[in-house]
Amino acid sequence: MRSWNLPVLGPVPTLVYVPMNVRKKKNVRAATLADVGRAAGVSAMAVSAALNETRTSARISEQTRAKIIEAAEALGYRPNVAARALVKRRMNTIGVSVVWADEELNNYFVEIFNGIIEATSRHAQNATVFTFRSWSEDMAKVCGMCDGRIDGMILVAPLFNQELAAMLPHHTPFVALHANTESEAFVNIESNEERGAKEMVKAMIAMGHRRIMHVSGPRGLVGPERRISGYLSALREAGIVPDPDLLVVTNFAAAEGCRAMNAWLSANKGKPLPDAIFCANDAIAIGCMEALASAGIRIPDDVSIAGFDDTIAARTTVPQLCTVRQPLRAMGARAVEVMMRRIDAMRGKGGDELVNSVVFDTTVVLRGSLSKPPAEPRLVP
Amino acid sequence: MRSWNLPVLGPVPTLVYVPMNVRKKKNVRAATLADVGRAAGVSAMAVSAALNETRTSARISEQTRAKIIEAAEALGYRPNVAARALVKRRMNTIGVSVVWADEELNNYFVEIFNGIIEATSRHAQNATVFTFRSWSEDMAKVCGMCDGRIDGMILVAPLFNQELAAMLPHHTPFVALHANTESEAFVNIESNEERGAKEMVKAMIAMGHRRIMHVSGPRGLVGPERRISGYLSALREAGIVPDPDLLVVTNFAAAEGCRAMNAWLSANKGKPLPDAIFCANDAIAIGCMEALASAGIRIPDDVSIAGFDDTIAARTTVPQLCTVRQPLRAMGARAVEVMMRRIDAMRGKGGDELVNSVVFDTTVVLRGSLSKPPAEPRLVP
DNA sequence: AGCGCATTTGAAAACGCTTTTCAGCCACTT
DNA sequence: AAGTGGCTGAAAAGCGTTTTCAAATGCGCT
Repeated sequence: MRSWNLPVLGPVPTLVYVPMNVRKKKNVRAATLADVGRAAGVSAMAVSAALNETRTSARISEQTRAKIIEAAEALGYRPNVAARALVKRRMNTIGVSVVWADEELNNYFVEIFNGIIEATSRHAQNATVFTFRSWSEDMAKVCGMCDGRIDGMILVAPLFNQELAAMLPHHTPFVALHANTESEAFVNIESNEERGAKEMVKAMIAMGHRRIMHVSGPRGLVGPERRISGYLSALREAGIVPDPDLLVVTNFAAAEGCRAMNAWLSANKGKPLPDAIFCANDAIAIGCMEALASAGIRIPDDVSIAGFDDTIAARTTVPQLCTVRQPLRAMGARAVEVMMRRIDAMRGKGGDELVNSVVFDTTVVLRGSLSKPPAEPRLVP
Repeated sequence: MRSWNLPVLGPVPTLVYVPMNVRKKKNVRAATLADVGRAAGVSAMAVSAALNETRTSARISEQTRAKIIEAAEALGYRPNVAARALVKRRMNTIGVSVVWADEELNNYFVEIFNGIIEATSRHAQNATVFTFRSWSEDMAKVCGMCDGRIDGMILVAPLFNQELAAMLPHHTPFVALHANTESEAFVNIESNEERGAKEMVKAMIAMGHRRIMHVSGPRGLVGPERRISGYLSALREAGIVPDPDLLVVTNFAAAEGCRAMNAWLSANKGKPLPDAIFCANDAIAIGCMEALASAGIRIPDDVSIAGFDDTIAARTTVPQLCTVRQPLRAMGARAVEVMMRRIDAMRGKGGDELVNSVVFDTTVVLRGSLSKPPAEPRLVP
């Protein structure tokens, strides 16, 4: 064993820079076009033309342009986005609205967000995320942020009623991703959830599972209902009579899933466990896994389990969570593409083949949490 | 077993609303103050005064105000944020910059973000997230987005060199959270990482571990160096000579951690495993757990492991990951508070007791992945 | 009737930028 | 020498708000 060369601490880059409290000077103002113009001995408009390479009418000689650019850099000039937006009527920014109430949504949203920023950076646009506690409470907030700040808004899993939808400003395009309401107020990007759920349950049945539990999200929302529908449809085709005791309703959160599963376990002591559990999303499934683990039930030896969404979290559980993959990333990217078309159309630039709805396909992802059922169903401890 | 009342599908709320393609009308423009004024038979300024309840000079009679409000609602008037910002020099928005390159950062960032939005909503501010691929490449983007769009910028885990820091606009306040460079260019919010690392390693030693491995993040960054420093300090105090073979360097991502651990395992076949592994963050630890599991090494029976950060992911592993908790949420919230003070100060409103740095405390969170070392160290298979 | 005062309202001037229009200049043609 | 046309850059007109200031109105008072 070599001896250690102490200290091993590597060099840490250090900056010497004008400290914050020194530049606390009050009323420091950013340089404007006029400032740059004054410094370069030209007018403000010449600066604008030079910096924007506007090819329309007024052209600036290379010599003047160089002078202007030098002055601009010396002054640290940066265009004021608000002023530019005011006159151009275009912010080059699209807003993303999402409810950030339960932390479990995060993984789902983060995946979508990845797609959104991929697409926005391709279009040289910015994405701005707006979060609030609930759609109903903060609807005014959504609307108040539209004008002059963003060119369009992507709503992630919005939940509206008639009254709220009427509040949407008419002059801003909206695109909804996984809308929880069947509305024509906005373009809808969705995935074939019913089919995904059906395929998953069919896969379970093909493996030999018969008593399949479904832990659903809140009833009445489009997503959960479609998943229930697919679940039932698969059972029906296999000639399995659905057992109402095996339909559990909870919310889209790990803590909720854990609670629901614990409640079910204590209400069914001594009865046989289901062969497999199909959860309405990954978060619920992870919560259930926690509850099962603390009850000493092994996955997948005693019971198989599957989720829905294929979030990152599904890959970090042990065993890894079998799930239904929605191409969230692609969906987020597509939302942006559709949005760009809408914006162009609204500005009178685009063609007229506008998309009103896009449906993505879902796929079953087999992972360790799903395997053959045990020979003898285990009883609830 | 009761029979199931089919169909179980619940009602899904439906909206009938003017479809997007109908309101595709080109050049629809939002109503302006002047429009409202025309409708109400008053001037635009009267509308502004009425709607803003400006108590300064011009007061509007209740009668006129009622008339104006009615007209504004009829026209669906909403103030144009850009125009308002232009004149008020205040966007009521703070930007949050984060590098969104590796997905592993997500859990870390999401936790901070929760704190940020908590604080911004308390201050009636908006938070806008800007993402980019790397600090060096997209620095211009950070800067270009400051002027007139946000009042201040929070940098999450920024990595700068001298040249890049010089690009920061002087008239916008910056607050850095976990800056990776020791700079005075911005206010620093950090946590006591060295102490956290030291306490964790001390906890391991107290449990009887002697051969403790550290899987570090990239050398040269402030965070990893501080964790190494704490690690070494704990070893030294316990009289343990650090073994250079037990210091592994990798990147902050699960995939990287997995790869690094696999590499170490295959390079050390037949030699004894360490008693415990202290990883520089949770993502690395999760990657290591994967590598160990696939090598048939059991946690914590064969080897104990711990992470750093206490992200959500640390709670969903089996066994749950022992980790060093940083109060990320509180840190995010504090960043906003500090920012608000800076903005007020810059506008000439605030007092002068400005904070330049805040250090939060870290705590060790004991969980299932850390227990006593095995009687006989296991050999690398 | 005339005056001062308080209360409402309107006019105009920013805010920083873009865009359109137009004048000046020079070289080149007729 | 006068006309033509291409370059270059200045002037001015907004974009939708807020803010400042002055004008208008109504009132009570002398």
